[in-house]
Amino acid sequence: MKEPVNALNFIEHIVEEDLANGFPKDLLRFRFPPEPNGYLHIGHAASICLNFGLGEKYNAPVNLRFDDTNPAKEEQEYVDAIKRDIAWLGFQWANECYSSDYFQQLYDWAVLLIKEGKAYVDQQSSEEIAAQKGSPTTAGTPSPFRDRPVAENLELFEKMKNGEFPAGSYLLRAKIDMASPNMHMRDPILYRIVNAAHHRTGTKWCIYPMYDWAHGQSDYIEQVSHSLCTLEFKSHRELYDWYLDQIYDSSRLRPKQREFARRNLSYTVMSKRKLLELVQKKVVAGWDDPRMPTISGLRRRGYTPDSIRKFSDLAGISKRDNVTDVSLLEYCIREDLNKTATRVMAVLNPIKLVITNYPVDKTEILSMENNPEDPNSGTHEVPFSRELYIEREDFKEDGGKKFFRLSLGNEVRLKSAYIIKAESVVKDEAGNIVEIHCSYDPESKSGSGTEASMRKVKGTLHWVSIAHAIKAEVREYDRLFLDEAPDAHEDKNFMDFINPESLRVIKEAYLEPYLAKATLEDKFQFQRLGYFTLDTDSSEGNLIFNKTVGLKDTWAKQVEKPVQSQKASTPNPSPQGKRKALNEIQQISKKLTNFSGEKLENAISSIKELAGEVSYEELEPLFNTAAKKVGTRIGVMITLGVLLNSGQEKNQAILDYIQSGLSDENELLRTEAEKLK
RNA sequence: UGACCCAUGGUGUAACUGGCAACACGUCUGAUUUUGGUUCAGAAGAGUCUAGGUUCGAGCCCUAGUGGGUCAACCA
Repeated sequence: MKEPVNALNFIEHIVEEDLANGFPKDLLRFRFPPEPNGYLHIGHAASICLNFGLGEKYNAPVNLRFDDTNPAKEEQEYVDAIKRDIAWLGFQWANECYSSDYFQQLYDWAVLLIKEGKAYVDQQSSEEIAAQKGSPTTAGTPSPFRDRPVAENLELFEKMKNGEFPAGSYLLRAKIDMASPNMHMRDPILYRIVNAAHHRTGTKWCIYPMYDWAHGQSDYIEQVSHSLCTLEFKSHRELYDWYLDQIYDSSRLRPKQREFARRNLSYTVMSKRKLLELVQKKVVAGWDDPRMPTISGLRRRGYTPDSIRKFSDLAGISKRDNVTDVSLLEYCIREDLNKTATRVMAVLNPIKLVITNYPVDKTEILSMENNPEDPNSGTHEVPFSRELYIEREDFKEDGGKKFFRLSLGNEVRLKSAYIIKAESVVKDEAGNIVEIHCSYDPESKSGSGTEASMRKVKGTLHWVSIAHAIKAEVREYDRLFLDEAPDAHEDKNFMDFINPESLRVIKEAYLEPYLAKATLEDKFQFQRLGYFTLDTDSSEGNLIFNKTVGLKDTWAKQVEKPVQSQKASTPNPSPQGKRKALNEIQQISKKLTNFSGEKLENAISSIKELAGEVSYEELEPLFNTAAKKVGTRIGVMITLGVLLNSGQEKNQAILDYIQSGLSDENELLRTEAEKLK
């Protein structure tokens, strides 16, 4: 077997290459640079894990830098939340930095730029400036103030800083190239006037640097070696480098920006703006609503730091657009919790079960394993008595052969207790079952070692003793959106896809009494149901549990199957939605030479079906298909046959193609060509 | 219409200097199981967007095309 030595992502390849080219390892330095204008989400986790992961891998420092250059949007609350989330994920930053720490330096550099004639003060409206920018295909036109004398620029900029102008009246712009194909190079704005209190610098400044002017310079000040950001900043890189060129001192390290694709998750949205909208429109209860893809939401839902780090690890880093399936995230949390969560019993949808041959006032204290995956986890006590609750779905009068649960006349085990047999049911006037009457086998007590206790029964049910159960609220969550990529539709707003049933509240669930002393830190597995954790809304005597994620449920799949197979019978619509028929034909054709018998016939008939949607103009270029791609040539031949049948005239190109097929060494191709002669 | 980026099983990522396309999730079997969970054993699923070229040999290099994305806030 090959060793999986070099499973590096492309960023790591870049670092390795730099190292190989002589970049000193101890100069490696990274940073995670959030703007404190919202909460961190699972997409940020990718960036956090990338940067801090690199730090761990190369033993390099990683700064946490707040990109706080826009006081209108930023708040201390977000700073605190971001720090909490990163720390919770288990990462330690080397320095806590703020772009606002560099305001003076940035200002001094800007003055330098003005003195060198590379920046000027503009005083046009934003509309005028936007109009002059031109478009990606047409060059911009220079501002009438572009050639303002240096002394005047200096004076105006000074006045801007001193608060002598109203917001929006003056700007400092870099003088670069109004004709650049890169829009960001068309005299970008360095400074604007903002009259808002900054969460750190208060009202000391009234001019604030733009992102581009602040970011690269901050990287430079902190001597960040690799400045990693998401792909939408790719076109900013030219400007990043241009700004650096203006102030770069060759004795110091020069940072470089590289870009990776942001991580998307299916059935949710991943932009602060959209998440904020969900919060503001009260679709969710807040940034930390357990349905939110925020770090704080996931934490409240019961996700662990390990599970999120593992997810980031498995999902990887690349430059491709992606929508990672939530099932990968769910796998990560199940895997973690399976090893650590305490097993308990809870009944969410109760039905009463009476053990008719069990003494009326007897209570037994049974012992239950805390976690079968961990032999050192110990046990806890569970009270057992004559009247219990079990899940309503765990009983059917006549369950049928594949139903392993309780049904009349059949035996099941009550987890950690006895084997019981259902004898009869009590129904109300409407015919609903209200009670199940059972008998139990006193010899079958779990762990007693008796022959009866070793008996194999098909099913095991969880239960709670009615007299001892405690009540709690349980909140179950479903995906927030009904569409896999709710914000990927041009014609529809992501809000149109909101799942109206994303929250299901069970006001009265019954839990075993052990849960009375649950804390926010505890993680439980409600046996056979899923993983649950206490919600922060809980209070003394008012327990509220969140369902983190269900257990895998192959039985549920069985039950759904009839419905699913109907769906599956519609001929697999292509994932992209609008793949052309000819492309599909090409895809199928490739495999033609590997097929035989029924498979081959199926392939040919689906080609014929698709061929109806193909025009001759589309098909003709494929007549040139290389000789070695026999499958494609056969597919083209078949498609051509369909076209000829539906009235296509034989022209010279077609005759030539048929002729070439007739003399091919592939038999199938010859046969198909023969038919068209 | 311009510039730039991207394209590998259903999904997400690997594949070193060009050399048998790999891993994980998901799906499906079977075994084990006092959780229809876990665990274990196995299977299916990709000629790497298309066409051409270079080469003994291309997922990788070159050309052209197709498809998708990004870029024109006094946001970051």
